[in-house]
Amino acid sequence: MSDRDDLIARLADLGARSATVTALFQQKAAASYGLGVTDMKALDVLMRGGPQTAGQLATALSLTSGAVTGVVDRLVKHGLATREADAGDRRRVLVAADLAAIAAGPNVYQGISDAFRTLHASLSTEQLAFLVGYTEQSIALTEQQIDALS
Amino acid sequence: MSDRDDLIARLADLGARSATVTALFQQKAAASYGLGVTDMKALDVLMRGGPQTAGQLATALSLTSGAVTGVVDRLVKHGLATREADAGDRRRVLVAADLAAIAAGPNVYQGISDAFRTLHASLSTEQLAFLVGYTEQSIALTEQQIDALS
DNA sequence: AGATTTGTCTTACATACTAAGATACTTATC
DNA sequence: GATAAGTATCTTAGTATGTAAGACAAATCT
Repeated sequence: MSDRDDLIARLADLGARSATVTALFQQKAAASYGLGVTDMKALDVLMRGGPQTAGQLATALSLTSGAVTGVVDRLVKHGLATREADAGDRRRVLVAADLAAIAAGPNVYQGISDAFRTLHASLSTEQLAFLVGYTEQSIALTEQQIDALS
Repeated sequence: MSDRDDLIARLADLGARSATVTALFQQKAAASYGLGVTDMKALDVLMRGGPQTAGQLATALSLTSGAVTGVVDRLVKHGLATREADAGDRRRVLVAADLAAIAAGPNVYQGISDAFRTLHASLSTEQLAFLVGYTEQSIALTEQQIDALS
């Protein structure tokens, strides 16, 4: 009993520390590109989701359209993304990540990506499957709590 | 093989999503207190570590002394912390969280704390122990990567 | 005692956000 | 097809939060 409770309490504490450390990493990673955290997040959205309009970017980042204009300005200035008019709807602006330029950059995620891959490689398939399920649940749970706060 | 690789790839993706969701939660949680993310983090540091000087707070938050002055100003203004001169060293300012005032607030962490506790209660003791070890490793690993970027 | 160091605050400035509205374009209605 | 309404982005003004540099008070070290 006390054993389990102890583990659960420790896990709660570790979760909070993990969140803090993760935030700090993102900040440092962005800084080594000369960008802010939001800009980095935008780049990530563009790389995952492909070219998108400024409006899509705004909803993905929970920003106003004005803020997105600034984000895209900075990314374009750094040569990490391109902005071009949409042929179909000329009000729209399509923003695309410049994958070649990003690959030529400091590549800050390589190190952490490799480190986690070797950590995961040392785990059993059962443990990996458990982690996937657990992480999915914790994400869903956190999303619910975000909605509860809104 | 492909099975394992698939799990590992999925885990990497989930890790990134988890980081994003966590950051979003922190932002919303801070906002429901009428604070910024940094202020909330400062409050957390004060609750965990007890009363501290402005300088200690600055290093814990990776902020300049000037920024900390602003953080403490805001916390005091909201009645969530107190600032008083250190009797021993009168240059110092001791900042303490006002636990009663915080408890009387919206208590945004209650929900997520409960949710995780029930999730963890459904796990076996072995799974809990594994999670503790894994999280500790991932924190250490992330901290190493932060140093590598500095 | 005098010089240096330390801890906090002040000031000036930079950055990044929101809010509100301007502009340009598209879609719907008559 | 003209007019009205809606949509997507950008602009501008104001606010918040950070850094950098230095002032000031208090402690520490010859």
